[in-house]
Amino acid sequence: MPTQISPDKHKRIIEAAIKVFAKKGFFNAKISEIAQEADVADGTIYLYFKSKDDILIHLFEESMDRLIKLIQTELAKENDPVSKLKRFIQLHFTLVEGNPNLAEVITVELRQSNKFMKEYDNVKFRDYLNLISSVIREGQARGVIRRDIVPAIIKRALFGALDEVTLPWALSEKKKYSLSELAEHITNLFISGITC
Amino acid sequence: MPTQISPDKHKRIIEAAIKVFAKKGFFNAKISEIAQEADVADGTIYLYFKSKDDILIHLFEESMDRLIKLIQTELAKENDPVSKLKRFIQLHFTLVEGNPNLAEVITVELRQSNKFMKEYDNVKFRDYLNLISSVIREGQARGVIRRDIVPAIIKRALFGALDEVTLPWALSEKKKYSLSELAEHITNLFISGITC
Amino acid sequence: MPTQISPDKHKRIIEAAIKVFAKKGFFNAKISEIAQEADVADGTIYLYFKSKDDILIHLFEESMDRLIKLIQTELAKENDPVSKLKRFIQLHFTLVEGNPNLAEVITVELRQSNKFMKEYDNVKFRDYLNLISSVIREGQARGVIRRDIVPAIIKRALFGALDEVTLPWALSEKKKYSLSELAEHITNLFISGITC
Amino acid sequence: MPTQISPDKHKRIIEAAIKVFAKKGFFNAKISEIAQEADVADGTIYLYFKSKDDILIHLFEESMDRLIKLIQTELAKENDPVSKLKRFIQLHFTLVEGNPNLAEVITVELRQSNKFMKEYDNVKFRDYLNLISSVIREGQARGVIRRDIVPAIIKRALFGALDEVTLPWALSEKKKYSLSELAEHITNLFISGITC
DNA sequence: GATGAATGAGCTTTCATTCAT
DNA sequence: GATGAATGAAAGCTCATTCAT
Repeated sequence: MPTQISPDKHKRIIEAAIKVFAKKGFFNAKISEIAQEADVADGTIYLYFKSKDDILIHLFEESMDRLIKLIQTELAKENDPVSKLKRFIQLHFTLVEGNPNLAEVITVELRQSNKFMKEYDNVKFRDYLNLISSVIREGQARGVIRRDIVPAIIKRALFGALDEVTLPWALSEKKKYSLSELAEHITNLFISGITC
Repeated sequence: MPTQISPDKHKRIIEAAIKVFAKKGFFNAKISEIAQEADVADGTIYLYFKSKDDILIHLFEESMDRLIKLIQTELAKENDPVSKLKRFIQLHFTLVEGNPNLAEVITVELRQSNKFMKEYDNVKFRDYLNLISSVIREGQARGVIRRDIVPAIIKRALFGALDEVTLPWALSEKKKYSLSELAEHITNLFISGITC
Repeated sequence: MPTQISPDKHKRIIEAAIKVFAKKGFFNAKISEIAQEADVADGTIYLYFKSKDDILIHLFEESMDRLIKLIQTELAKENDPVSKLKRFIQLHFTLVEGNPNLAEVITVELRQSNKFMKEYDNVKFRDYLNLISSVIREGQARGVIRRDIVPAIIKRALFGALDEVTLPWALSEKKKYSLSELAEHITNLFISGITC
Repeated sequence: MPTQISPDKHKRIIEAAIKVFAKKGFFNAKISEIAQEADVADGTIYLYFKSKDDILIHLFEESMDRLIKLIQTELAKENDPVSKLKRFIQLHFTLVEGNPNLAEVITVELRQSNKFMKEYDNVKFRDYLNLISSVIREGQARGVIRRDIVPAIIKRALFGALDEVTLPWALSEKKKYSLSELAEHITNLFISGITC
């Protein structure tokens, strides 16, 4: 029933939730706040989502789906695996920069709570990480990335580095610097690390 | 008020909290569960800590203090900045491996909640990160680490990589592999990245 | 407002309500369930009934009206007051047997809730009981029923006996025995009690 | 844990619940009303009872236990089965008269709700009814009660009669007549019915 | 110091009812 | 007349915190 009823309200609720979760954190966020932010009645939320948890899951899955598709499209434009990796890092920062609240929710809220890291099998996040390992494997096949690198480890290491570098930026009220500036820095480090 | 009363109970409560927070997550953990695990009455907890939040802060600060001191001692034994970095990575994994519950709490729970990343100025964590930047700066001064590396960025990148690589291990019920195995891998990547 | 609109829908809603109230109980029944069962929209119900309470009242009044008329017609065929009483008991069981859901609603749901036994003056139910007292009074006038019997008490005693004997049958999922079998038994008891 | 904590509060809550359930009905009764009536905090109720349902079950079971024991003691003083039956009827009315709220709750509220007549196996109520059938069986063995009477049916018939006669009295605000007056009347009816 | 029974504010969720279409 | 999406009041229950013993 959900999305059919009114795609608009579904979207408004998700967007309100991103804002409120980013500001208060999932557990401190109140349904009534989300409702107010989305300009709907409290009860309306339950026409679109089963529960508060469900909002978080949907917001995560839908956002990740979009991001993954966007990145896939962009990476397809690059030929060289190393260029793909550079592009990936660049895109990650650009996306975080363009959606700071979403970035904060995904980074901060989703990590918490056994609900989402233990019980909830986080397929979308694995897909995101696998964008990295695919490129690395491709690079290894072509001989441009060191063979002794284990993609399954390095995908997490890279994501962790990006994520942690991103965190203080996402949490700061006033963004003092642009994330994109950091991209080259991290890129250099990683490319050197895995190629030389 | 705190430690003077009974160092024993203070410690028992912190340790119980680590266990319970790791298992249930901070927000789903109940004071009464911690009390039971620590074998004290619910009210007793409030003789040692101001609030539930306060337990998390103390558990974090005390743990980090111990870890930082331990690492400082160990790093002092190394002369070469690059060896220090290798040792740091090694130690980080060893510590996580030896305290999986604590690692999970610090990694997962502390990141969440504006309570602890926005309002609470996380000095200890900065100190931990600065262990890394100090070594890097030392390396740059001695000319063994590239000058174009910005320590303030790289400290987060390295920590993020270690943390994220650590996460699936900390969350898995059965530890299928040893974290130490990963140390060399990450070390190679980083040392190459920042030296070559 | 009511019946004029569409006798069909009015009836379908009442019948759906009987089914749902019997299954879930008045308070646990949802308007949306009744609507679904009646194959109308939720809002449509409010074109035919003022409120959820109103449905129960109407279902009761209309059903009782029908039952009372039916019984009156049947009793008119008997001459002897004692035969009338026998016939009444027989009919009561037959009616319950033929409308188990309705019987359950009337027996179980209507008794509850001050709404219906205190504020709501239950004329129809009194009419039903008075079918009994009329016959008894007639019997007393003709000298076939003991004069020391107080009809106003005995009408309730008889109804209570019938109702309570009926209850386990109405509540059982699988009807293991036929109610009619019980009719003779209760009849014997009562007739002896009030005549000898 | 329940009763041990404070028998006093357990009792106060039960008594408050009897009052509030009688006045508003189970479903319309609010926990906060019961709490107020019992002069405890809302949360305190949950130290003594698992849920609102649990209060009703306990109030029923504890009350019935007391009533059953009391009646058993009294019946033991009578020798003749017929006298026992007379005494039972008398006692039933006396008990209802002495506890009108409790009577109303048991009579009105407990009958409702699948919770309590379908899922909840009402052992205590069966025990109460079996007080009647035991006496009848005893009377049949001694030859003072008709052999063709089926105790399992008559126990319900008698209870139903008592219950229904009782209902208008229990529901009336001002008690215009004494229930005890009715005892003899019903007794006569039944004794004649089952003996002659 | 220690206890744990008591408190009561607070929040998610439900659902009868409404009303724009 | 009919619809069903939207509403928002209402209430059961939880649990951090307190305080009399």
